[in-house]
Amino acid sequence: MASPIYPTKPRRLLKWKTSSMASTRETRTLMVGMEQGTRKGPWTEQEDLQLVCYVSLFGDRRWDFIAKISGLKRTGKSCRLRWVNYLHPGLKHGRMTPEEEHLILELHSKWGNKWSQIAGRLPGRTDNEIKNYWRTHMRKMAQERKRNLHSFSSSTSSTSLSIETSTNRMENQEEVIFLLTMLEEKEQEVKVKVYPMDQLWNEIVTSDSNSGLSFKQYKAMEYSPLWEYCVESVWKVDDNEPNLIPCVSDLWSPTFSMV
DNA sequence: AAGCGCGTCAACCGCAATTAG
DNA sequence: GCTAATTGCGGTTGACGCGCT
Repeated sequence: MASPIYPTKPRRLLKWKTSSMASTRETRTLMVGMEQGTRKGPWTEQEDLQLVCYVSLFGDRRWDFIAKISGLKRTGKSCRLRWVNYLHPGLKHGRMTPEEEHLILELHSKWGNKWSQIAGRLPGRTDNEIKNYWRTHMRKMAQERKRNLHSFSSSTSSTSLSIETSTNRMENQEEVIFLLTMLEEKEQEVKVKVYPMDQLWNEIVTSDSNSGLSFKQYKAMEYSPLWEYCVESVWKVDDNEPNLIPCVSDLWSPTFSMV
């Protein structure tokens, strides 16, 4: 266990999502399982905070246990996914760097759709992220290639069948070499913006200067004991549902046995 | 301004593998 | 060793933003 104490990033400040999006999406699609009362759909900041706190306490292994004792109406599976793909400290967010893009292509040519294995070679990237990247970007490149081949074939009267066959298969080495070449060309055109965590935090601090938290407080949150942060901002948030979120002291009562 | 299509990405699902009892 | 529960993985879906018409 023992991920460092790490407050959840305010979602509204992340580059690729806006608060309006998150909230409307949530209200639209948030579903509650009829049988066990489990929640589905997008996670709220409140849920994120709760999950971070409980993972900090009990580690990131026993997800079913965490799901139960946290009061989150989520399955263990859902909690794990949220942690692994979004909340885990050290995750990089934002665009892939050219180096990462190269690595993904190379490793995929070697291992195929072994996303978790590939993710293991890209620190800070998740299998889900890589999978999404591959699907979207490679599809795009395949389309470009299709276009290129099509224009070539129309001038040389090649059959469309061979085009379809070649564009539908991404596994062979030639394909990867082609994609790598295209990548290199693209790198010349586009200056890729990378979002390391430090920069994210800086953005959070500067753009959230009206939130009441000073820069010092934000930085302190990175290193301060979990309890101070949780007790202040998490545990007593929902007055309407006092049973949903247990008191911190409850965690140490005999009801909950330590792992 | 409105509608449409596409790209992105978070989250779900089903199945396989692993672990606990 | 067996069974049930849990975790991990890969495929897929669907909501939303954005650019184009």
